[in-house]
Amino acid sequence: MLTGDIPPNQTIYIKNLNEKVKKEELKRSLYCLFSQYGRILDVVALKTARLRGQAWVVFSEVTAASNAVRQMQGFPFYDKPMRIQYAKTKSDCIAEAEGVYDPNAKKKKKQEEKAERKKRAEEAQQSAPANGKPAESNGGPTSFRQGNQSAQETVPPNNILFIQNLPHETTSMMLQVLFQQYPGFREVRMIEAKPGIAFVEFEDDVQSSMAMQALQGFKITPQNPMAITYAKKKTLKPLRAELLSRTLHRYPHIEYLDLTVCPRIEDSMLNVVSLACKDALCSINLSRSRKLRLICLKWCLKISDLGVQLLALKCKEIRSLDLSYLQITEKCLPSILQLQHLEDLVLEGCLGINDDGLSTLQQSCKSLKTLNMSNCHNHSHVGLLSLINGAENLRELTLAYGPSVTADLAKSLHNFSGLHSVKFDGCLVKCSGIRAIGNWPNSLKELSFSKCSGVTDDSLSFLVQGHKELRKLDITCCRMIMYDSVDSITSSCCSLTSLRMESCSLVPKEAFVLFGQRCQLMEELDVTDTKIDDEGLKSISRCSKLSSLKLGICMNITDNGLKHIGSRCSKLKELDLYRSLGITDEGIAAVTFGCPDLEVINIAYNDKVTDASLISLSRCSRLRVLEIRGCPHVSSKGLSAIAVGCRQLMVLDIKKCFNINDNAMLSLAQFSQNLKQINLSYCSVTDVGLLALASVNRLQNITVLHLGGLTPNGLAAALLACRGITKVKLHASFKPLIPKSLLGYIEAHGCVFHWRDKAFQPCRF
DNA sequence: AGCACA
Repeated sequence: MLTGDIPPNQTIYIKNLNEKVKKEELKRSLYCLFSQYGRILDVVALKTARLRGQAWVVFSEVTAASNAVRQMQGFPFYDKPMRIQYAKTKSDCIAEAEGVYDPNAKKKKKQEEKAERKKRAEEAQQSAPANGKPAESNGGPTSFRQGNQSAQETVPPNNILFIQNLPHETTSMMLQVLFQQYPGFREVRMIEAKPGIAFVEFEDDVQSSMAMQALQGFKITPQNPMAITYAKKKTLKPLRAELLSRTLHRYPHIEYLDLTVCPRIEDSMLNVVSLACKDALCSINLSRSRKLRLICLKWCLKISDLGVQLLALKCKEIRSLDLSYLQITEKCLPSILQLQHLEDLVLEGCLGINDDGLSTLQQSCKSLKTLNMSNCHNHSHVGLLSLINGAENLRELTLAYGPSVTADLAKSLHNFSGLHSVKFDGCLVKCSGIRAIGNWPNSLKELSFSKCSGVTDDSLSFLVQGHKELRKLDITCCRMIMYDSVDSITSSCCSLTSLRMESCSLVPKEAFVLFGQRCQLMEELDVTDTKIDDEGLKSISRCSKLSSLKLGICMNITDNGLKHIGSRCSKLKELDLYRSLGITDEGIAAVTFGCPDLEVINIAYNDKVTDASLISLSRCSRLRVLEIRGCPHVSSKGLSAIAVGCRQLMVLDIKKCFNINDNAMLSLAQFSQNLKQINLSYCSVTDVGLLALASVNRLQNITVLHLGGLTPNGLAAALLACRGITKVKLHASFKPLIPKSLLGYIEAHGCVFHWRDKAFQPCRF
């Protein structure tokens, strides 16, 4: 037997210890090592000739000592296997505690023993202990676990652990002793100048997590419970940039990204970097990448003129440069305009750019094709002209939410003969400005006055007569226009492929007939919130290339109109019937028969639509997006049919579909493996349905507000099971009911929680 | 190999 004939004792006796280790360190290390078995009352080690290489560890319980003897037998400690037995006698500190300690009697006894020892020097026998394996992490020091949980909440798992609150005398060997008990241990790193902290590296983050769990709150001294978190990775020097897209999301704390060894950095890789490293990234080294063509610095608020100048100086191949919302001024513009290949320049929201600065520009950029100066308020057409001076290839200009569209502005653009596309969204528009645009010598292909105020029937009618080649026109929310505009648009611009006129609510229903009569090349039509009726739809159905049709809040349309669309628009991919209350199952059925390629449909808030609609929609095998929010008469039966028929389904909104329950979730779990996003708020789905849904591998985004059948535990289980989840919208009342540590764990795996506290809205219907 | 409490 390992312990010889010595009876169990709450003190263990250890021999074969490395004699080179200093006494204090030895004691601390032993304390660290054996604390996993229970509370330690004392560690005794002496360096006298007779007692060196041995030690006693006193536990508060015999069972702890027994476990220690068995499990740590042969454990390699400072390179030597420990030999462990029970101590032969009671330790003084125990005797003292029990009130049986008599120092005088002990002294006497000691002297006697010393004399006897001489006689029996050779008789002393110790049975050699057998070899054992080091302990696995079964049963750690639970009573010591009281780590600083909050510190680890958002740090993602890392194979490196960060240890804080260590007593200053801690050595790396002590920590090694402590951490090497756990599989995968690699090394301990301490920084001399920074006592109290250490980094402990494991093979992988599963193994580091095990060690963290076991040693969280471990006390090297009673005052120092150690706080273990995953180390934050701050610098990264990848060898192959093409793998960044898969790995970078795990390191949101990266501050410095060194891409100098990556041979071929491409623009798309930097896009990946910017998406993954949102807040922390301060520095990126691209010194091998002189050939970058596309650089987007949007919202990089700390980059100013100097940075942009350096960039322009170094990366001469830049084709596309986005400097949106940077605090730059005219100072960096000369170096930008000298870029010989620059084609796209985005200066959105650059408020530091004004007429004074622009007026000093000497350069011109011949290669420039597109310029976006949306949300720039501090310049006029004069400054704009200085900027695009000599840009003879300019094709697209976006001046949304900027200075008023005046005749002066329009005239200053008069001679840019290559201009194809101009966007003035959200600008104040003067009639004289619109008329001046109408006088440009070359026809535009694309024009947007979305949400502009000041667009009148007269001026718009005049404008379109001068731009007969127009393909795309956006007059969303130009609320003053009436019949005449539509008449002029359709008669002048016969090649129109896209017209957006949401909320042009003064246009009479007779006007919509003109589209089918005159603009049969139409592919995209947005007549949301207008007076269009079935006659209009009948006419529009002559546009056989129609691919997107938006009829939300169109109260004058019925199934009859949709039947026309279904009978002739076989290319339809997107149909929006949001709150178009005249539509029933019959209309939907007609569309699904005639438009089998339908990919996106919205029938939200329609109280006449039932499962029959969903069953007919299940024929559309390419359906990707289905919005049936607020349809009280659809149930699990219909949605199950969708799940079976529409395997491409990616986005599903079934908010307030009170009759949809767990059964539909089971069908989705079984068939809809492409589902990425779902809104389940107010449905009759419970823990069971949500957990079933968790098996959909691609699920990234779920909204679960006001689900009566959802419990905190059910939610927690489902969230744990959703491995790829990145965004969860939940009611704030759940927040205190889910363990913080669990939320931290899920967040650490890349999920963002959005807590909403909107009150429960009772059923509208 | 060695069983103490500086």
